Amino acid sequence: MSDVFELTKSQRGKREETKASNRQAIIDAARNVFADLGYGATTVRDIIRATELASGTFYNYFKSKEEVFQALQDETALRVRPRLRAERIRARGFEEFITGTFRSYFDFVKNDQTTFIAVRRHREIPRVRIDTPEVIAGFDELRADIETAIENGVLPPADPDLLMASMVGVAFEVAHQMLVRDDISADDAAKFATALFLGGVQALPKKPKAKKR
Amino acid sequence: MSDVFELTKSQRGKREETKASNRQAIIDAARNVFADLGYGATTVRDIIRATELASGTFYNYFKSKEEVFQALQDETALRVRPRLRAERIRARGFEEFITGTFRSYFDFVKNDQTTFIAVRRHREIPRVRIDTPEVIAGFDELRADIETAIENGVLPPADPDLLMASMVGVAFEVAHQMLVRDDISADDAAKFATALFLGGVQALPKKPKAKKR
DNA sequence: ACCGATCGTGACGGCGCGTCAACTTTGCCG
DNA sequence: CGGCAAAGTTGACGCGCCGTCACGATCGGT
Repeated sequence: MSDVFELTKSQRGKREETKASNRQAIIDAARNVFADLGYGATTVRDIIRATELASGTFYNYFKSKEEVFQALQDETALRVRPRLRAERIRARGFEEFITGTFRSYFDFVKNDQTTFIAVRRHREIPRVRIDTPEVIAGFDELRADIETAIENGVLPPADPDLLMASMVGVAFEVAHQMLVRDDISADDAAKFATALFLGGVQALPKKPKAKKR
Repeated sequence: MSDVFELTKSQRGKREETKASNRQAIIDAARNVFADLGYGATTVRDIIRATELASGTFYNYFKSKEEVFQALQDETALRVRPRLRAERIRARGFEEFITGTFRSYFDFVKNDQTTFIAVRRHREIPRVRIDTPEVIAGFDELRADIETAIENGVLPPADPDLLMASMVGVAFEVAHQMLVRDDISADDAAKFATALFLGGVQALPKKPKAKKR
């Protein structure tokens, strides 16, 4: 009896209602501006100007551009996560585990605006701008070598850009793990990445050191 | 006879000398500041303050923080490139091609300050900050599923963090290629990434569409 | 020794950031 | 209803960074 009036929080007065609406207005404005200008180039004022609120109000809801972006990601993660999870649970072996995960993720990238923004942001810093002459030359060399290898039949006739992208992606992420953890040597990292490309998941080496649980 | 006095440009007077020295001073200062504060957090003024030059002078050499960073990368690329290239040329098959490339790259990450800065910068935006509750939860789920699979013998006893990092790296980079090029469908991307993880390079699918020249 | 060209200097206008004191709206209770 | 405290909104403000530019110093050639 005592909780008869326990309504959903979101509907208990004009106060809460306005707060929810303002918050959503900021998030929606941010999504558009990010999609338009890219993450790096947008300023907090850009987002504010895309709403009808005063500058001070923004800071009642978020502390920074980064925080709005995180709210965006959270919103989307709630939709993406169950989908990815479902694929993994449905999987009867690791083939389906991996297939399902990649397939549903790439679907999201194609169709969801926020996921698109996240990917673009991930790359807008590293690639769009780092492409300085010598670095470009390095990538060009690698690409040329890959194409030669394909022509000679040493590599299968895969898409060279996708192969390069994969190598770069693995190199950066594994390198980052190496920097974050102190129990991974350059040798461990190299062995891991090499095994993945030569034989796939089945060929991966055992975890180097025992780790406390 | 006319070109007897063609000395190396770098030694033809105090003017050039000062210019080269200023430029190098800025680059060196920037490397230290980047390593100290991280790329995102350093301002142009931070770099200037780490030199003995006036603020205006900086802009006689570089247009922005990004441009100094590129100069840093260029400097390093000149050292890294030949090493990586040598590994690929020495290779007699694609196994050595891939092994040599990864090995020498990870060596650089471990030992070279600028390469370290580049990796840190690559990740400081996406991971350090995106880790918002829902996104973390998603990664945690994936990690837990991977560990379960390993315990059940479905996956080999590899390092789960490195495996996750690889999947994330490939997913992001391939997704980016998909967004940049219009001839890669979500299906192509999924097939490529899946094949890589299941069977390594040898299992990669043929390039989907014919490409000019 | 002189002069033109080149480069260093730091003050300045512009702008985005985050804050805060004043003001408005809402919820509540007599 | 009316009045009041709490909660929320507003925009002007101080701060620091950015990139520029007019001025002065320095260098190289004659």
